[in-house]
Order: sequence, then structure tokens, then C-alpha cells
Amino acid sequence: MTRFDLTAFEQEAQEKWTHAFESNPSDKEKYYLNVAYPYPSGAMHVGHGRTYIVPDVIARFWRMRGRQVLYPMAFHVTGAPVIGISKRIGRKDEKTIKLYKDLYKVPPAVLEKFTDPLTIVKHFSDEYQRVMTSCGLSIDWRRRFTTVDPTYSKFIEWQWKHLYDVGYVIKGAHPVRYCTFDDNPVGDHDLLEGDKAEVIKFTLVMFKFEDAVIPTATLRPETIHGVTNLWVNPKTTYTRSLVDGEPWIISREAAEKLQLQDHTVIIEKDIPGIDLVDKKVSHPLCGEISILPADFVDPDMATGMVMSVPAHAPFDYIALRDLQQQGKYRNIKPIPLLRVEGYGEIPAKDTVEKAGITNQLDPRVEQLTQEIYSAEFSKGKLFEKFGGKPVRIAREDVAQEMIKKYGSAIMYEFDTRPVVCRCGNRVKVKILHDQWFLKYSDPEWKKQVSNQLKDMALVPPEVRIEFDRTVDWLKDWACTRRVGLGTRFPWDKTQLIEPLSDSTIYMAYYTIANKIREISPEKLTPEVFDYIFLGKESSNLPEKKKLDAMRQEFIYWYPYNFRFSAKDLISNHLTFQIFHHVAIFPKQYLPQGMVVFGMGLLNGAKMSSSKGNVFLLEDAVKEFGADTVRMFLMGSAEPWQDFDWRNELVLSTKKQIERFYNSIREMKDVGGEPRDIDTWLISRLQEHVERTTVALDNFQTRQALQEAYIGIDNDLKWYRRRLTENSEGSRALFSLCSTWVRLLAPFIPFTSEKLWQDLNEQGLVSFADWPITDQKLINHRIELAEELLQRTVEDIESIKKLIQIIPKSIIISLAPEWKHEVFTTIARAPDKNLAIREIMKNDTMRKRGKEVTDAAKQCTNLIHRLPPQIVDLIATEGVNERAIFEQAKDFLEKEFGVPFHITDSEGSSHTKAVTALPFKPAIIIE
RNA sequence: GCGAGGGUAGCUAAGCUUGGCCAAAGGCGUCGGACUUAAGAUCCGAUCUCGAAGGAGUCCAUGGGUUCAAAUCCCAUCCCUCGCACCA
Repeated sequence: MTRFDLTAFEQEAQEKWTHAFESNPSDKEKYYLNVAYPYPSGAMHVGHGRTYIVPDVIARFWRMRGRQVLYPMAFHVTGAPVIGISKRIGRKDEKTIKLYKDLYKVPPAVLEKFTDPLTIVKHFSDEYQRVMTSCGLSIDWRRRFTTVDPTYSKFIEWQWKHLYDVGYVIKGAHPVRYCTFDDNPVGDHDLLEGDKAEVIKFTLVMFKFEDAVIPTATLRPETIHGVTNLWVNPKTTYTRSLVDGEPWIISREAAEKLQLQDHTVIIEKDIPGIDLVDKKVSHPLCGEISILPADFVDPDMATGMVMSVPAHAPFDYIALRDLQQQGKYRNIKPIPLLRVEGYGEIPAKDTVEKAGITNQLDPRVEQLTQEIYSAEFSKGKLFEKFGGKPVRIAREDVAQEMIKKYGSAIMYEFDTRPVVCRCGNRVKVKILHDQWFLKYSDPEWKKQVSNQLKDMALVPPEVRIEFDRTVDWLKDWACTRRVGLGTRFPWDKTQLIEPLSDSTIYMAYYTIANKIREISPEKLTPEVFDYIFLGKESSNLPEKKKLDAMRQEFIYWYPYNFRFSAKDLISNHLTFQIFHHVAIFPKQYLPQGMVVFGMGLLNGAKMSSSKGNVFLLEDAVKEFGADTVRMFLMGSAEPWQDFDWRNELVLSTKKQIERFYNSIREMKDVGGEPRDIDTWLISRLQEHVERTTVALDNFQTRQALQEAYIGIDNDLKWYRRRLTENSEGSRALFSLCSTWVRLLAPFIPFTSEKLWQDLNEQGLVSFADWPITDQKLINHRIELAEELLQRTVEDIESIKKLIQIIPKSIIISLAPEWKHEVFTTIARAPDKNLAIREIMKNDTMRKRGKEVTDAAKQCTNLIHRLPPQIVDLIATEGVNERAIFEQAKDFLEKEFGVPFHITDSEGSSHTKAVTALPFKPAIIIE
């Protein structure tokens, strides 16, 4: 007998599988599923494992159900991360070296070559394939590619030509976070500090000052009507600068910033802030006012000069109050300009006084500002003399008017500061020109995507809302980059197509990836792809025969049935890919469905390579075996839920597999005659098959495992208990073995393959027929009988435990016929509360009086406690309780070691006997 | 802040869509027993409280409400996770 040895099973199965999952078009109906391909810049951890094992289980399930299944894989190597990694390794950055050497276990000789970014992705692509294979993923590896293959680039060029032709690739200007030291835009991950900072658009209100202007930045241009003064920080040095030829008074920081925002700036001279105090400025909308000193003014915020609206801005109010308390500027009064529900005439005054703020540097002032800002924006209305419009409308109108008439400009600034690049340099806002966008804002395009979403299956259904919202919210997407790996942007060869934009329709590329390699890249003109994917004929197509084969393959596989990915990609990739599909492919080739995954935890904490909190997939496979890893990952949570990897739990999964293996090996050769309990076992099995199938149909891997493993295992426990002495069961067990192995084959394919062979079944279990439910084998009568027996045994056990006497005999006392009538009447009644009237219409019942009403109450109670199917069965088919207990007498006496008597409760002298109910006989222990 | 999801016994996790099968599945842990020279493994049993009869009491983030009946429906509050774009 072969011992349980997962490693041996793995080796055996791998040999048989070498080319088994290479999939070509056939007569069978297809099932095409794919996953977001990995970016191979590091080793796989168990979180990745689940991402690829879930689709594998589904692939194996449908393969067994007779579909032609395609599960392909490729590698996304586009983008900048590996560039950074290779640089860091090049300059011997300790943290990086440690990560790659110790955690990812890259041999020193290989690590040396990691100064070349392509070597990194090549190394880890191979490793990914090796580890994925060791997990038993049924992937067609002939279709593997990377996104920097010349052939793939040709495909991307074709895709982009289409997008361009329909006007979805556009050019424009765009404010970005920019590091002047790196001379590059910076993303969140490039930031040391300020990763939540957003770029905000300010209006510069231009105040006339001598021969120059003082620009003050504001989000609330409509409050110009309430300006009483300007603020200057007396402790800061300002500049007089020529901005586009016009003299502006701005902070030193502002001068630098404006240069990045399409202005030419020449600093003429410094002006100490103190020198500006008490000077006069004017604006047509508020007249002449003074510049006052205030410490809260930040020279690094926009222009470094602020206009003051003390009636509506808490900062302004407090600063002014502080000055006035010193006896200065007593003549300046806050000028209200709008009314907002819930506040008095001067909202800033109300809130500041209510909060008891005494100092302009109090951190709470920031909160108050936010509060008033949103209240006024949503509910505020300007006074009649200023037009009477709601604030949200007036704001836009005034800004427009100022730009048109009063020389206002736009300035971009962060909402929170500081924002610091990884290089240590301060990040600023720069307006990028020649920036290319994908026009996701296009209403028509959005509409097509929404419509397609309606036709798609989304798993779990809750994510639909999130998709809809994403489509709604999506703005234009900057789609080119200056650094990284990838395909050159066709309309500006100095730029590259950005990684999230070159990975949107590659699922179509998989269908031809193995064949297109035979054609040299330079022959792959857009016309070639037009033919393959869109069926568009044109003259001089090269290698027509091969193209035809590819066209056939595309038509066969496309559209894909399901795409799998983690939930964090909903707001970008998963939605992008629908955009691109609807823009390029006709309706019949558009995506059919998506399955969204949860995250992975390790011992309760989020898995993260950078924090070292990872468990490598390869180590897991070596330590526990591939089947164990698979079964654990599939069984611990449904795919869309977060799962938590804990070694001790994984270990118990391994024991379960071993128990399964041993069970099958013990049961397969048993040859006794089948009896009622075998009928029961096989009947129950039908239901487990049904439920497992439904669960997998719905991608519920956990639910499926509970049915297919625990459900059947529990039945077997009862079955063994019910066997008479010296019996190991019957030959019915063989059919259970065969079914059971197939049910678990998608989850634990290695062990299943081994057992399938032991059962002397033909071929690979990976391609065996998925079990189907046989209605003829379902026997409700016997199931009901066992149910009654199980419940009675449980009751006896719990009574025995409670009364602590050593029983000499046990009497099962059955309910009389009239109680069955009561039970049935109530069970059938649509309104259980009215059933008692129905019963009392019967003369013989009425004569029994209170006895009947009591029984009715008890029956109603019992009916509510029993599963509805059971109640139905009792009511429709009835139960011959006496026969059941007589037949099980031997079993019961064996179980409890005392003689059993089956009697009728009617006429019994035992006080307990009256408690007998249908399906709940009275139990008398003596 | 905005958007989405979630809070269930020592832990983990079903169930809540379609209120009564719910003291609430399964797993882990813990305790007891069997086996064993012992340990481990395995198997059996127990695991909210009370109870010498299968029952009762309290419970499913918190506080209200609807209902004969609520973990499940409604309202409010508190807490947690994820996404928010030039990044795979």
C-alpha cells in the first residue's frame, strides 16, 4: 500500500500533465477564463497563490464538465518599478539587496545581473512559471508572452491606432506633482511625505499696488465682496518679480512655483514683508484696503499673500481680532456677503467664539474653516446686492468674470503640505504640456461601458455598484510616460505607453499568442490585426493561412467568459479594460464576466513584501504540499473575502487530505451487500454533488469544499456508526469513492490523480466526467428515517448526560395517531395560528379538549424548529415511526448497551409518555 | 473628506437577500476520554449560564423601532478594512 506522500503524488502527476492543459479549438463548447497577469519584480507569496489557484479550480471544474477550457498566463513587465530596483541594486542599496537576497532568495550570481531591469523580470517570470506549475495550475504555457515582446508591441500599436482613430487619444495640458530634482512627475509611491496631497485650482485675485499687482490665491473668489484687507507675513521676505513682464509682489517660493505653471518669472528684488504692512491696495470689486500683518500667512502656500474676509473666514476673523485687541485697526469691520442657514450674520465670528479660540495658531481653526467652507458652499446664498445667487454658482461666475475683466490667473497648489519626493526635494505643481490622455471622460464612451456592464456577470454582486461609480467618476487618464519599459507611443516616440494602458485587451492576444510568433514582427501591420480580430479583409496580407488559423482561434475563444482580479483593480484596470474592449471589438466579443478577489492576510496582518510580512508560495508548497496550499486557500474563505494564512490552520488542512486519502483507500475494495444505510449514503451523496456543483457554478470555493469534503465526511461518520459489527460497508462505497475523488479533483488534483489511478479508473481525473446528480438515487423516505433516528439518538444522549443514572433499559414511546393529524394539519396550514380552529372543527378532536390545544402548541413549536423540507416530507409522505425504530433496535441497543422497547404513548402509565410528538417520541430511561 | 464593504461566542468563520429550522454550521484552540512505555499522531466526547429528562435564561458592535416572533427588516451612533489616478 502506498503511504500518503504528497511530494510523490506531485511528481507523478506532473509527468502526466506536461502538455495536458494545452488547449486548442475543438467541437466542444469553450470556457475561457483569465487572470490579471503578474508584474514579476519579486517572488510569489501565498496571496498571489490564491489569485491564480481560484481560476485554476474553476478551470478544472469546467474541464471536467466537458468544456474546452483555456487558462493562459503572461507577464506584465511594462513600467518603471524594475528600473528603480535595478538602480538601487546597482548602487548596492542595502534594503533592496537584503530583500532580494534573503527574502526572495535570489542567488548571488543572478543578483549581480539585476543591474539590468530586463534580467529581473526575466528571472522572476521563469520563477513564476515554475512555482505556478508546482501548484498544479492547469495553464496553457504555449501562450506565454511578455509585454515588451516586439510582437506584442505591434499588437499594442494596432490597438492604439484604433483608439486614436475614434478620437479617444487626445493631447492636452495637465497639472501634475513634479520633482524638479528628478525632472519627472511623481506618483504616490515616489513620495516621502504628503502622499494624500491633492492638486487644487486657485483663483488669483489681483490687487493693484503702486505700479505692481499683489496676487492673492483663493478658493472662494465670490468673497471678494467681503474683503476688508490683505494679510502679509511680516517675518517673511517677499519678491518683486516680473511675471510674464508684469510686476507682481509674491513670496520667494511662489516665484519658483509660477515658473512651473506656464509663466516666465524674473525676480527683480526682495521686499521684506514688514515693508508691506499698512500699504494700500485696491481692487475694483472691493475698493481700497490696507495690508495688515498676520503670522498665520504661509509663504509656501500659493502666492504667500492672502485676502482677508473676516466675516466668513475664521483665520481672518481671529487675526483681525488679535490686532484690534492690541488697539489697532479698530475701524475695520467684518463685511458679510452671504447668508447661510444655521449661522448668524457673521458666521466666522459665531464659530470662533463658540469654540472659544483665542489664538490664530490654534489647530482647531483649520477645522472651523472647513466647516464654514462646506456649509456656505452647499447652503449659502449671496446677498441680493451681490446678485443673490447660491454660492456654488456664484463662485464659478465670479471666477470667470475676474479672469475676463480683472486680470485674474489660475494657480495650482497642494491642499496639504509639505509634499516631499523620495529624493528629499520639495514637490511642486507643474503644468505638463504635450501630455497625452485617454479620454475616459467621454460621455458616449462611458455610456457604452455602462451598457456593457449591465450585460456582464459580476462576482460577487456587491461590486457592481463600485464599477458603476468608477465609470461615472473616471476622468481623462494620462497615458504616456518618459521612463520605464514598454511600447513606444506612436505619436511621440520619446514617450512610452503607460502600463495600465497597454494591458487592457491582451486577453484577445492570448488567443493567438502561440501562433503569431511564427510571423516576424515587421510583417505585423495594423491590417494584419484588423483581419485577425475584426475580420477586415485587405490586399497583400502576409501568410494568409496562418492568419486564418489565428482568426479561427480568436473567434473560437472570444469573448472571454470570466476575468479574475483583486478588488483594488476595480477603480482602474478592470474598468479600463471594458473601456478598451467596447472601443475596439464588436458586441459579440465583449467581456462576459468578472470575479473580484479579497486581500490576503498573514497571521492577521496585511501581507506586504516591503514590510517582510510574507510567506512565499514556494516555501508553502515545499512545507505543506501543493494540494494542502490549494485546499487551504480555497477553503478558508470565499474568493472575494479576505483570507488569513495561519500555519497551524494549514497543517490541519493537510491532515484532512490525508484522512480523505486513507478513507478512499480503505473503502474502495469493500464488497458487502448494500442495505438501507447504503441507500441513505448514496442518496445523501446526490445532494452533496448537487450543492458542490451549484457552489462552483457561483465561484464559491469555500462553500463547495464544505459540501464536497466535510459534508461527505460527516455522512461517512454516521454511516460507519450505523454498520453492524464485522461489517465494513458495501460495494456501494466504491461508487462513493469514485464520485468523491472527482468532486475534490479541482481542489486537490495531485492526490486525486493518484487515487483515481488506485481506483483503476481510465485516464486522468483532470479530464474525467464531473459527477452528476441521479434523481433516481435520492430516497426521501430513508433519509427521513435516518433523520428521525439521529435526532432521537441525540436526545437520548443529552438526557443521559443530564440525569447521571446508569440506565437499565430505554423505552421509545410513540405519539398517537391523532397527534399526527394535528401535526399534519398545522404543517399544511398557510397560517399556522389559525390551524387550531381547523382542527377543532373535528368532533373527536373537540372531545379531547385541552389535550388537543396543548398538543397543537407543541406541534407548532416543533414545526418551527424543524427544517421546512423535513416538515413537508412528514406532512406529505408520513413516517412509520414504529417500523423505523423496530428496524434500528439492534443499532440502538449496540449504541447504548441496554435493551430498547418501542411502545405507544397512548395508554402508557409513564408520566413522560404524554410528551410524545410526531417525529419526537417520548424517551423513558429507567 | 468622498466612494465601497464589514463588525456574530476564546480565535476564525457560516447565517443575514427570502424574519420563526439560531444557543447560532465548520475549522482552530482548550478540557476530558480511548489508543500508546511516553510523546506525537489518530479517534471519540465536551466547550455562554443554569438544570437529576430532551428544557429554560441571556446573547450575534451600541441604542432605539417594526412584529405574535429579529443575528436577520427600519432608524441613529460608534469602530474597522479597501479605493480615490500618472501606480503595478
